[in-house]
Amino acid sequence: MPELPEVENTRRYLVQIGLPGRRFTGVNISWANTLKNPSLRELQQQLPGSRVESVQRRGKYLLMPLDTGATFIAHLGMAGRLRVHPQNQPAPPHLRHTFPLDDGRELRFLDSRKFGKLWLVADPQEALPPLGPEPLEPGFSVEDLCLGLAGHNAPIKALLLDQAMVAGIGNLYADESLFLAGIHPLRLGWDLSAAELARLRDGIVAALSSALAQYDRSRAAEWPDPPPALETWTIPRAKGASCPNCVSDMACMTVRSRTTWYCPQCQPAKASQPVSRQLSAPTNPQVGVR
DNA sequence: AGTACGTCCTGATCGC
DNA sequence: TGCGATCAGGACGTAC
Repeated sequence: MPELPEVENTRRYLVQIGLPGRRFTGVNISWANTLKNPSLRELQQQLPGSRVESVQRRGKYLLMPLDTGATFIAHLGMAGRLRVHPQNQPAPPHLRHTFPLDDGRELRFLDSRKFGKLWLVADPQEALPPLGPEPLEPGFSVEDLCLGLAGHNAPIKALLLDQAMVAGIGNLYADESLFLAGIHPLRLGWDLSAAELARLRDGIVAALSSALAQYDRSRAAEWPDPPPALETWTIPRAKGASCPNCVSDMACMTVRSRTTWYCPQCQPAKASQPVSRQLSAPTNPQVGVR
């Protein structure tokens, strides 16, 4: 599922393959629900003839500013992929939309789950929802985290999935970040100590940057598609798997209807609890431990 | 206002 | 073995 590292990997691919500088010559949309902002007719009128200036990223959104002043925006949803291939190359499975370019190639939007979205907007600031700080920007600080979490009574796992808290974190990297920080997913946002917030900031940065580095190293293979064996996360997400840190069994539960993997030993339910009580199951009735 | 939950989708996996 | 049921998950609308 595309989260920040996957979207950034796609951005680097699109830049590398030379999308900036190319001009769109057409619009072929086969699934209208993907279009969020303009109607299909408006998109067909406005996109052809415009040139891509650059490919940028904000959170999980890819932004392509055009020479017309408008911005073409893509969100990959759950399974979306953007690729550039020759127009005469056979269509792969799940190809939803194509945008022919002026050099004989075309920008392809593949999306098996149909959760991806496209926008063409005059002002991206108005089109995008509220987004928190960029965790891989050098300025991402503990203070940024505190500002977002202050006063929130929800589980930290749920808060990390809120794009207004930190931009770009999804279900997998939320689990990774909490594991690296040694924080239980059900700890409440306001209840985290300064030391825990500092560990969480470091965990977020480490999880995202480590994954991105793995994508960079995989460029020689099937870039931008990672090799089948590439796993960009640290914790095993499987029944019976053991924690890579302490070798006790990983646990799985549902938080906000999202599968959540954690180590009960390394991520104690209460920060000050003695080790002997750390293995007790959460008592929240909304949560069922498998 | 803040939090919780259903909905959209389809490929993969589960269970009878 | 085969087929129907269930699950997964980001963002958003609605409900509490």
